[in-house]
Amino acid sequence: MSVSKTIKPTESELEILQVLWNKGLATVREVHEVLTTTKDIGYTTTLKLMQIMHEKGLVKRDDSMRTHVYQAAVNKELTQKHLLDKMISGLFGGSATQLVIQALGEHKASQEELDKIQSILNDLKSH
Amino acid sequence: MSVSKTIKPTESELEILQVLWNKGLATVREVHEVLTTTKDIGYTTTLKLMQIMHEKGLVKRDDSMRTHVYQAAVNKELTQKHLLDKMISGLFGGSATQLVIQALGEHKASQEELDKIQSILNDLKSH
DNA sequence: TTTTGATTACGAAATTGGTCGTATATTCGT
DNA sequence: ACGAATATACGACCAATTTCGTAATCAAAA
Repeated sequence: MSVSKTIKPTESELEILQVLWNKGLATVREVHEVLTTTKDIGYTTTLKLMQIMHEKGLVKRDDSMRTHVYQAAVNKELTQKHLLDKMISGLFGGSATQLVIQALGEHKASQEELDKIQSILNDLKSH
Repeated sequence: MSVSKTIKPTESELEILQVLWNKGLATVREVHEVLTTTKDIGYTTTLKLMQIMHEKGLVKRDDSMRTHVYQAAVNKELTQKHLLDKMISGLFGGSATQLVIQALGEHKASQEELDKIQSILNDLKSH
């Protein structure tokens, strides 16, 4: 993937992507059901949003049936990376380490998780 | 600590906050000088942004002089924490570790930085 | 078959963020 | 004192995002 397009979902689009990453496949109504547990919006708003996301290539859909079935078209990890990059440059002065320190400081991690991080750290050190 | 307020600076506002966190005190022109090293915008744009930030309470200013002097009104670490929390819960399924792993994997860290992370890790481990 | 409910399509209003032009006021150099 | 440079205030515009109303279409139930 040489010149991958800049993945830049908006706030609302991210909410929808999260639902799709979770469910794999979902109709507009299913996504809408989930969204309305947190916010108060109309059905056609969700629909329109997903249609726009389809135009942008953020989601794929099967429209062979009357009720279309959607799925995410962008990779979850890659999207995470992009937003992480943005946050690091915008909030942490470009230092990923600074972010890591904050994250480790503010949130509890289990022993297993710490081990996992240690292992990654060892990998990085051995270069 | 009245943490209840939602700190949600926009992209441009974050850039300005970065400068202010760095300098402590700064005039519009000083901030603008820094901004124009990265982007190409007019002076009044920077001015307007900072005026809006003042209305929002994101910055404080001393306007006793003709040339107003600004400073950040929101705490850097707290702002980082808020946005980090949001990202962790929204994008990483609530797992700070998952975010740390991504961050460590995708960004290069110097030996010193790795040592620093190691030290934090040791602290966390020693329970 | 007719009606009722669900779904998509479309357009347009409302909102927000970012941009700048212009007016006005103040300071400074000469 | 005068003109140039610099500062703030303010309004307006544009593009992107979010919102919803309404119409057209289809399916299933009565």
